[in-house]
Amino acid sequence: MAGKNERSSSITNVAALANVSIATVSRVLSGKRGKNDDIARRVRAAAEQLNYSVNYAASSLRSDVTNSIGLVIPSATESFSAQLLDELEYAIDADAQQLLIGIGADRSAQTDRIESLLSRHVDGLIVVPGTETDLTETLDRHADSLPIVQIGGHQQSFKTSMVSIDESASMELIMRHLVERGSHAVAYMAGKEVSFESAELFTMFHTQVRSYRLVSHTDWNQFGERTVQRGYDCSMRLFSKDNRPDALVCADDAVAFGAMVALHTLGLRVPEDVRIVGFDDSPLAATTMPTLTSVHPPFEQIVSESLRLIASETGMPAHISLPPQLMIRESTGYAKV
Amino acid sequence: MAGKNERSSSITNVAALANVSIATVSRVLSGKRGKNDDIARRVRAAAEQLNYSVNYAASSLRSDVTNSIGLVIPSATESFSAQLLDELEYAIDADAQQLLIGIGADRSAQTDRIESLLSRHVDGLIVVPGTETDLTETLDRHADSLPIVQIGGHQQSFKTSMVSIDESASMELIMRHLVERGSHAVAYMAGKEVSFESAELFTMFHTQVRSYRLVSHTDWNQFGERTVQRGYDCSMRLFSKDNRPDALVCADDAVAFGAMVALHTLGLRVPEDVRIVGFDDSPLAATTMPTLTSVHPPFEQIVSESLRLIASETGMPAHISLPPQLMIRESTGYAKV
DNA sequence: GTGAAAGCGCTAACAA
DNA sequence: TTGTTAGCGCTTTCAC
Repeated sequence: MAGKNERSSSITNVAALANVSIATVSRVLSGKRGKNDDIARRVRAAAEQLNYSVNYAASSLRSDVTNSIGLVIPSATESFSAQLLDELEYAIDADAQQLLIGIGADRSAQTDRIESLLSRHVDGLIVVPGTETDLTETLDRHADSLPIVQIGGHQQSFKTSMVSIDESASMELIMRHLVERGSHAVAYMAGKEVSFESAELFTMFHTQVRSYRLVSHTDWNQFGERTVQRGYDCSMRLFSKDNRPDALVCADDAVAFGAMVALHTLGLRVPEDVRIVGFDDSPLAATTMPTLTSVHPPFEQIVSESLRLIASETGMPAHISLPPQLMIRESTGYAKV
Repeated sequence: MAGKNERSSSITNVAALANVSIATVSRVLSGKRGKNDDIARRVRAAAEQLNYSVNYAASSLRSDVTNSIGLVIPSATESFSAQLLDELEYAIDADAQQLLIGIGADRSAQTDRIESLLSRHVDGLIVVPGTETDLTETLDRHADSLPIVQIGGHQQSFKTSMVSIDESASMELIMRHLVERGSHAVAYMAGKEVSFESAELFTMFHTQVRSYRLVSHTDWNQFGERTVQRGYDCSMRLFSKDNRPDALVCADDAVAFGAMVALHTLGLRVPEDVRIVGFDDSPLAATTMPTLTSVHPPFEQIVSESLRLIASETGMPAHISLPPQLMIRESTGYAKV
């Protein structure tokens, strides 16, 4: 397994074969040359024939451009990060850019990965902060040496760019949908209170409840863990009372899933007796029984906006908020009206 | 966002500050120098003070070592790949190595990513082939330019290394466990017939059935999709008959999950009436109700063996088969005896 | 538009 | 053990 026997062909070989200078080869291959004349064709043919590909080490040593992007996520087993990673890798033109990945759940681990990516001189950095992780200090410190895009979380800095999901729009979508389906009494199992998104969603939930004149009680709406267990436990408590909601909004698909199991146990039907909506549209959502209506983060746009911000020449950090899509499935049933 | 204003300090600055030559700095910092005397300390202090970190582009241009390894997986939303990625990233010393990732589901996409990683001169390549994807030709072609480790799949080549899960051991574990719990009649929902692992597991299942003198019928044991739907449909058919198994082995947690929903619908209890075992120990398994007993791939060992093979100096490709662990949870109940 | 040549930061060969 | 120096492959002046 030692290897690297035959050195792969370099720009010099191509130049020799095409009978031009290495400078010309460089210009043709990097597109910094207008014409597509005989010389250009000869160079390309020679490169093809020798199976040439640039040595990125040499290229970036000289030009300070590494053709690589760093991505830092809390974990690949978390559905949001995993879907984002898939989408990002897909969107990147693999011939021209390479994705370097760093995984870390807490501040210290994430900071390590960021520093390490930075020392590799990535051209841009995309960061999904872990829950309750504030990376502002680290990111700000490097904000003027490369473009940084933060995905979600609470933006505390105007030195880095940010792409996030419009949480208010999410809640509007959900509540309008539930009302259209005929729901009157809605409960909300929110995420952790400390999270910025949770707070925003919670506020918007109440705004919507008032605006549609829905029924909701203080003890129906609580912050908590984003786990199956929490959904189950809270639902067992919530739905065994007489005075119970006919719709449930969950801050996470896992919570919704736990709720569905609890409802099944209690003999309540989804969606006939209770409609359920989840968040993040994990792969789970499409496979539960009944399938789960869930808020689908706009991964494609998140990725394209992030890449655009990284490629952008203007040094201006931008804050972009993207509307999600509601994936309507069986758990909110079909129209009642 | 333009940036790269101040050029970061180079080895020359460190050398000047420590009052030694750049060669000495290089040697000290790369550990190619035994002593930890005054000079070494001075160099390290200077590097620290200047917040120096090596320029990997320059380093690898000169030495052909990029301190990076490539990982190619079918998708980050698939539980096996996601867990492997998390584990691998964790195992890598982020200061010294960087993980480059390529994602592609089919042969053409995976080959693209492999070629692209190769053109970046990664020091080693770890590949998880997509289902039914044979990468032998591509991998063999590059086998002598760098160490390549294939994870799982059917090894057709002896030019590259391979780390896989001992499927026979998996099935042995499962069957022994089920017998110990008091099961007599076992059904098996296998994966796709074309997959090498499926075939091996299917054979071993029958061997174990015979060896423990268990009851099983031909129409209980079928190949099929690894989906919730398949688990549900097959179980509805299988368990509505009088003559039904008291244990079910599923080639995938999703299948097991579908089966559990079906059993619930049919009024059969897990584990009292039917014991269920899944495969791959997805995050799902620990959260179903009841929680699902599942075969846990030995991620930690897979990663450490893979890294060892990549680092190994011997050019010998090795084939390693690692025993998995059975995560015993509620779906197979507690001892009966 | 093209070629010659400098030099990015580092490591390794060689010299002391 | 240390320092001096060549040169990895490329991009980018600079001169033509």
